[in-house]
Amino acid sequence: MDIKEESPGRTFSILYRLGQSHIGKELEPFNIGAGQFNFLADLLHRDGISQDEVASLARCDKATAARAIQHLEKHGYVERRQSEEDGRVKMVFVTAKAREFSPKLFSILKGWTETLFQGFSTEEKEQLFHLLMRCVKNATAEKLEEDDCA
Amino acid sequence: MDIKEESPGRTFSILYRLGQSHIGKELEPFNIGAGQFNFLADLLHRDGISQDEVASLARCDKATAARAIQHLEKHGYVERRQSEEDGRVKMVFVTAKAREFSPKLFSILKGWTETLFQGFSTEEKEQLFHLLMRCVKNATAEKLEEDDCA
DNA sequence: GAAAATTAGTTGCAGACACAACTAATAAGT
DNA sequence: ACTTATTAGTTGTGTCTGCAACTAATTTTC
Repeated sequence: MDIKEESPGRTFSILYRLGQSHIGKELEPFNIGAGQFNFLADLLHRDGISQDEVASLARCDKATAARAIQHLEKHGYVERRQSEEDGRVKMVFVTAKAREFSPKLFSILKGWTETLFQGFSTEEKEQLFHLLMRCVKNATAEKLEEDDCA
Repeated sequence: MDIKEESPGRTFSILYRLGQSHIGKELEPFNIGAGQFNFLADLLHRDGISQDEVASLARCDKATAARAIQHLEKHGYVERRQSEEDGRVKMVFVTAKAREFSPKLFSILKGWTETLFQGFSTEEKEQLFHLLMRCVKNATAEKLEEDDCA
């Protein structure tokens, strides 16, 4: 593949799809699908946030977040409680089951990261990381702009 | 977002989905969906390849490639011809319509790239690019390994 | 304080995708 | 050569996702 024909968006597509497929297979025995693990990882870091905050963290539609959380709840990884201050809000909490599973989850995620980073120096890993986060920032800003115009 | 909670896979997910949404909207007037533009871009660079080669380039399932190409054919962007040497193979060719549309397509793709790269120096862009391509290489190798074991 | 606007969450729907099972054509093994 | 294995492509199915329309609760406006 000539670099002239490549675009970052194309690589994101490839890397996202291969990652979804790979991680999805590893998590299948635990009733966690490719569309849910990122949400569970987020919630393990930020327990007790609202569904809207989950969607916002994941930069996804609130419907997508709602369904992923519903799935995680169905399989005992999270619980939802109505907020008492605001009757619209549902707070999402991870369960003991989720906490027990946490090491396994992050080890699987780390395994994929290590696959991607094979042959990378520590500096290269950090560089890529920071550049990607700046891309996320740029893309998020663009999306917010678009949504406001609508 | 603390960097400790971030993973490259997570950023790929975000960047892929935001890109699909953004580019998909821009291409809607032209009857090209978010699931097709990468294939068309590939074909504009590599005319006359087989569907399997398309799938291989895109690192996607052959069924996905088949349906995307079918869509592009339906809307006049590509044509398929049975190979004469091998009766199984269908060669995919871009049409005059696709060639005429090509500048518009690449300008839209470039626009998204520029959004992502806002505030990046030339060196940073190239660095990210090369690191991403190495990730693609690593991920592709891993997938081939998995598939061979199966 | 009542009407209007905003916000959190749900549901319906359509597109994008992978995997599996299938057909037809070619290649390999004996 | 004939049987078996591989390969290119198609079709069926289930999951992931975003968008739009909706409900219910809260906030803003007048």
